[in-house]
Amino acid sequence: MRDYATLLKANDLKATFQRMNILESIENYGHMSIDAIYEEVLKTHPSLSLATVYKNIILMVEKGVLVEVPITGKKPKYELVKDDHIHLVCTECGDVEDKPRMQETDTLLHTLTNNEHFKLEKQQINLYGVCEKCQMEVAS
Amino acid sequence: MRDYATLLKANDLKATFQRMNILESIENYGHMSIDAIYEEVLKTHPSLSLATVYKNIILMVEKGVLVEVPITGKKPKYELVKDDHIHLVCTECGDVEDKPRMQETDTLLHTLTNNEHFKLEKQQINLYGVCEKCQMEVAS
DNA sequence: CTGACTGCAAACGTTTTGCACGGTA
DNA sequence: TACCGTGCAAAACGTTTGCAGTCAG
Repeated sequence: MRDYATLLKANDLKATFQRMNILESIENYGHMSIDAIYEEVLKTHPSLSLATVYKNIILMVEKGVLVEVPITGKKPKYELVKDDHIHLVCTECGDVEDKPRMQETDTLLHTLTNNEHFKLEKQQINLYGVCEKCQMEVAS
Repeated sequence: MRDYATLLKANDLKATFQRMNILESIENYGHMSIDAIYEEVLKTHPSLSLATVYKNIILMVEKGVLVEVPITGKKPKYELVKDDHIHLVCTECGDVEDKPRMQETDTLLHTLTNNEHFKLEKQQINLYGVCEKCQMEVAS
């Protein structure tokens, strides 16, 4: 659990309870859709409006506090900004897990884009499959 | 240009003009959003309904003829199913370019997921940046 | 105290649906 | 001919907006 108030203020955003609760939920779950964030924060803050969640997610993405993680065939999820990593997306339960990025991969991708004269800004590696938990459930 | 009628029939889909035009547009442009497909096919088939485009895209994705390419902050695009490749997504013009996948990357990712007991089904590598064309336009 | 933020409700754009008609096989 | 597919219009849905009231700094 981080100091969300400081994180917000460092990005020119007021530290409201709504925003801190949103950030806390996202950090607890790792990756969340707008709906899931709304449902979760509603538990501790029953007057929360869905519009407020939308406005804040958009704002925090603009300010570089959050990143959108687009997922094939589903609504996007959001995560806190952190070091480059790989997403393991479970096609059964929808959960997303982070894995550290290997230096070799990084180097390969940079080499590729340099040859193409493509000014690389952001890498995104998503691996879709069935997570260990869901594999075991199918087996049982 | 491929034989779209055969491709459709091989996937239990009737070869209508709407579907063949949709596939031809996607192959010509590489990657297209629903709107762009609609606009394009409308030129040669003015009675086309947007609902028909939606129904067919969904159907062809289910049947494995097309794949959805999710893009951060934008509507998804669609492409014909083809060998694994990397997407270079231009953040200026929105264009998506395909690059062949290096065997080393593939091996690395497989090793990673095997160690995690993750049953890998699909890899997706998207690199965001500025394409050569847009870099030159900014310079001029 | 003041501007930024929230919650509400309405507006908006996109996607989906149901149905009668038309076209493929 | 039988069914699948299309086009239309309406419905459903997700997201955005405007505004009056509230709160953090």
